[in-house]
Amino acid sequence: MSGMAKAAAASPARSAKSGDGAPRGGRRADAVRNRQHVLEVAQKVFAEAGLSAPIDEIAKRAGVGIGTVYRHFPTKEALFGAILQHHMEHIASHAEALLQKADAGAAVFDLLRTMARESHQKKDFIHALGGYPSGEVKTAKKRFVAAFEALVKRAQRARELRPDVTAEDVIMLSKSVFGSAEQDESTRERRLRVLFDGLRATAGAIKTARSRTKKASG
Amino acid sequence: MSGMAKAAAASPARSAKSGDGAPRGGRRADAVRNRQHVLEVAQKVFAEAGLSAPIDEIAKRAGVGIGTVYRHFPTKEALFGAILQHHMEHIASHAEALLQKADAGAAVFDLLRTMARESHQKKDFIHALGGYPSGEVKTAKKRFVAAFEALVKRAQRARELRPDVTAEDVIMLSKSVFGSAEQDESTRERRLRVLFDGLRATAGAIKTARSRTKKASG
DNA sequence: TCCAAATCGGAACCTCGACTCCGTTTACGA
DNA sequence: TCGTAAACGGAGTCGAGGTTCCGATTTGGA
Repeated sequence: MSGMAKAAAASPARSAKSGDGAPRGGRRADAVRNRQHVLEVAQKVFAEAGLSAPIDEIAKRAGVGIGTVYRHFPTKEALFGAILQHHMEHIASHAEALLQKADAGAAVFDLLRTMARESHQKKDFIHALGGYPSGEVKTAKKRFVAAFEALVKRAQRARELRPDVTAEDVIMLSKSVFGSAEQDESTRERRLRVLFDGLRATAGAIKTARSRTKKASG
Repeated sequence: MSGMAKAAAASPARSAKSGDGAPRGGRRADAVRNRQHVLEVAQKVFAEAGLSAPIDEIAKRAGVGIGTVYRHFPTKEALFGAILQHHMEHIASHAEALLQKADAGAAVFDLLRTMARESHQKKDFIHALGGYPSGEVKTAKKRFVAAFEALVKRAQRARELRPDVTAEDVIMLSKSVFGSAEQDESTRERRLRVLFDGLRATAGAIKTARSRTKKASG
């Protein structure tokens, strides 16, 4: 684990003409191209078949040999981790941007809706949100968690999100709307609506709803 | 698949002295005992380690040879299926019983709460609710689905459950509170509360909540 | 153009876990 | 007590998929 990161920065390089910001030492042009291509194909394959997709499949669809995949990513986990990290950073940035948005409640719900839409059909990525304490991914995850918690706290201060839930509760509860491949737009929206209504419920709204079914509960 | 069922009814039996209702042909006493024991241990092992638990592990913990496990259950899937079927029938009965309960809303929520409590730490069983179109399990599943849908419809007629959700929505949304191993009593309750509030939300309650964050959505 | 280092490709290797086979042991009716 | 069919145990088979290795190929500077 974390080996992938090493691979991206290793090799003393012939002339160390790094230049910009992209992670490429004195790598040969074809190697850089291949790495990127493998990453893209792997992303697609994992999204469709989940983490259990065989490496051979990825190599074949990327038009390279298995060896090439392994030279760029020491283990399957590293490859998956690189992709996961990418997703995580993407969503973390999104979350951070939403912190600028004025409407605190809408910000949280927008983020959840986006995640639901994007994670749709990205098998296992959501499940991987838990676990994965490895290097790069860990860092990206921390960034996301920090931003998300800020969003949640802010929405709670604004009284647009019930005060008795934690950021983790929100993520966990949303998971059910994330995965689940074959769910169309309307189904997803319907479920998000239920979830949001539950998350929005304020003391008043709750009491109102409760009184309607008082004798209930247990 | 469905092979397990066959195994339970196979072998012409020496004297066919079935008698009561238990599925045992003219089986030898030790065989009956072993089958039951394997089933119990397997249940425990699968609950802890999920479907990926190796058969060897089950055999070892049951104190029998691998061959014994396979004689009773032709495939791993059949073994898992037998257990799943058992769970499914159990919960189906529970659901059916709740149909007698006067309070329609409480009935649904009680069932969900029970499922959340019981499925706690039973890895993969919930996930297996989807899929699994094989024989015996299929039948048990249908029974559960029928009862559950009746419960949902009834609660909606009683206006204790929002009218715009399907039975599947309810199950899917609940899944997030089901799995997730290390969640203590209070965490589970908290999440159920959010979920129930969302499911309970009536047109009025929803509108009320919405107006509070109108400019939101997107 | 030429050459060495960097890459590549993919056969071969290994591990793991489901499932099979068969010699040995056990239950139980005669 | 005996004999035999039923059960048992677990070594061995088989396939899948991750990872390694190394000869062939390609890139890029001299």
